[in-house]
Amino acid sequence: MTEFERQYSILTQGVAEIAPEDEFKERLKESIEKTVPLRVKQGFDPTAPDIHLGHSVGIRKLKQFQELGHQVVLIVGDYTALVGDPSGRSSARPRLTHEEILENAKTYQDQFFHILDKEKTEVHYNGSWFDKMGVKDIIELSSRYTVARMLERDDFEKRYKGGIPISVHEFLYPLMQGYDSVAIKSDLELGATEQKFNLLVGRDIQPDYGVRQQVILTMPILVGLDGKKKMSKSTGNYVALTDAPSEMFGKLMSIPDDLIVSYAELTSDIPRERIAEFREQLGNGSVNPMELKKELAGAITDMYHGEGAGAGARAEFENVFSRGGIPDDIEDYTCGEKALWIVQLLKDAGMTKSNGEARRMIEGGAVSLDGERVSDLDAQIEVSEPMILKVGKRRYRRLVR
RNA sequence: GGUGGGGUUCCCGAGUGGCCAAAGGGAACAGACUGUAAAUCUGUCGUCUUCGACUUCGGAGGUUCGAAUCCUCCCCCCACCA
Repeated sequence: MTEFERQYSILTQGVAEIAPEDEFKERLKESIEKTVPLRVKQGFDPTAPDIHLGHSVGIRKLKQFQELGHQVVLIVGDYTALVGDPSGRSSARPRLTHEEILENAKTYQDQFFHILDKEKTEVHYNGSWFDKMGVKDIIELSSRYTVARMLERDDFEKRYKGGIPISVHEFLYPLMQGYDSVAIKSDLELGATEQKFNLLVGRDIQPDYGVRQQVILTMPILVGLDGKKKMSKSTGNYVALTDAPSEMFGKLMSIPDDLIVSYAELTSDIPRERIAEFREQLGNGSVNPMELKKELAGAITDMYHGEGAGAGARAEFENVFSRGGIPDDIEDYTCGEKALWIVQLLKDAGMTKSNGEARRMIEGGAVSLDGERVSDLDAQIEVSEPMILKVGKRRYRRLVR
């Protein structure tokens, strides 16, 4: 196998689309022959403080490029975040202030390097060039694209036809992202499939600025925990890379069965052969999907929390949910000497948002104290020995005096 | 700029003077069943000192015994015309 073949087979694995494919082959060959690494770009807008498993799909692909000696260039989109990517959205994104964005950007960097090698990664804030652009430059940039072409993008088209507002500044987003490719002279840009339009704009405008065109590579979108929408912070269906082991494991256990394979492929290091077995066993029903899910959840937890973390989280999971035990790391709540009204206690301990919710939980039979259901709304709780207060399936608190 | 139509509780969407904390659906949460899956059934779904009180229907005022519903001004959105 030639070096080209080796790299090509690794790099194209799990990819949704490469466009144009031939050009990618050429550029890769060229890079190997001349021993000039490809400049591989991906941008991230710091619109929320956490990076999650959805982001990790692209980052893991970048990691492969990095391991093969190519140059990874990360763009932290502090300016593009100011606009808000309209991709895949049915309404304009709420705009953040630049301060909020910079705050998020800080935490982003550390999280990138959970996966990538910091020493070998180039990081740029796109503010470093957009900050210097004047109105003249913006006019110049925006003259590179027509409104008709912008409206080709299906999310814009849908919004336009559906009478849902599109702000003019949203048209700037693809152009800005494209300009990033000009600024860092990328050979290849990576993004999720919904980014295709934006990536192509970059490819389109590079020659206008005398830069060689980039090839684009898209990765499948990771579906969130709900099994329906794409994983994102705003829908709450995500696993953050910084989630505690038990949390991470637990969240992964709640994914629908038909997501097991795609999670394994896109977010874990489980070998291809093993994933093929997953697929087969799920197909013929020879194994309880739960077992595979545990393996998957364990593997991912290990990746972010170190070898063995997955096994620990699994043991706890089995203890708590399969055997109805009690988790190890319950938060204490100090009640003091006096008897406390159960409703107030639930709220004060942070287990319910309001007294009303606390009442409803009790009425619905969701509250138990040391395993005994509490059904009396007026119950007074006096803590002498530590007791375990539980609401629903996963809210626990240890009451101490 | 002109004309017309709109802004309702997390989302969609009823409601045009009292019976409205506001129909219906979705989401969410809880209970049963389970594999913390899916599906299903049931309940809850503004706050509080809960058989009562208070705050909510774009914003500010006003009419009225009483307004989400009527009037005035303002803000925002949409369509058509220019």
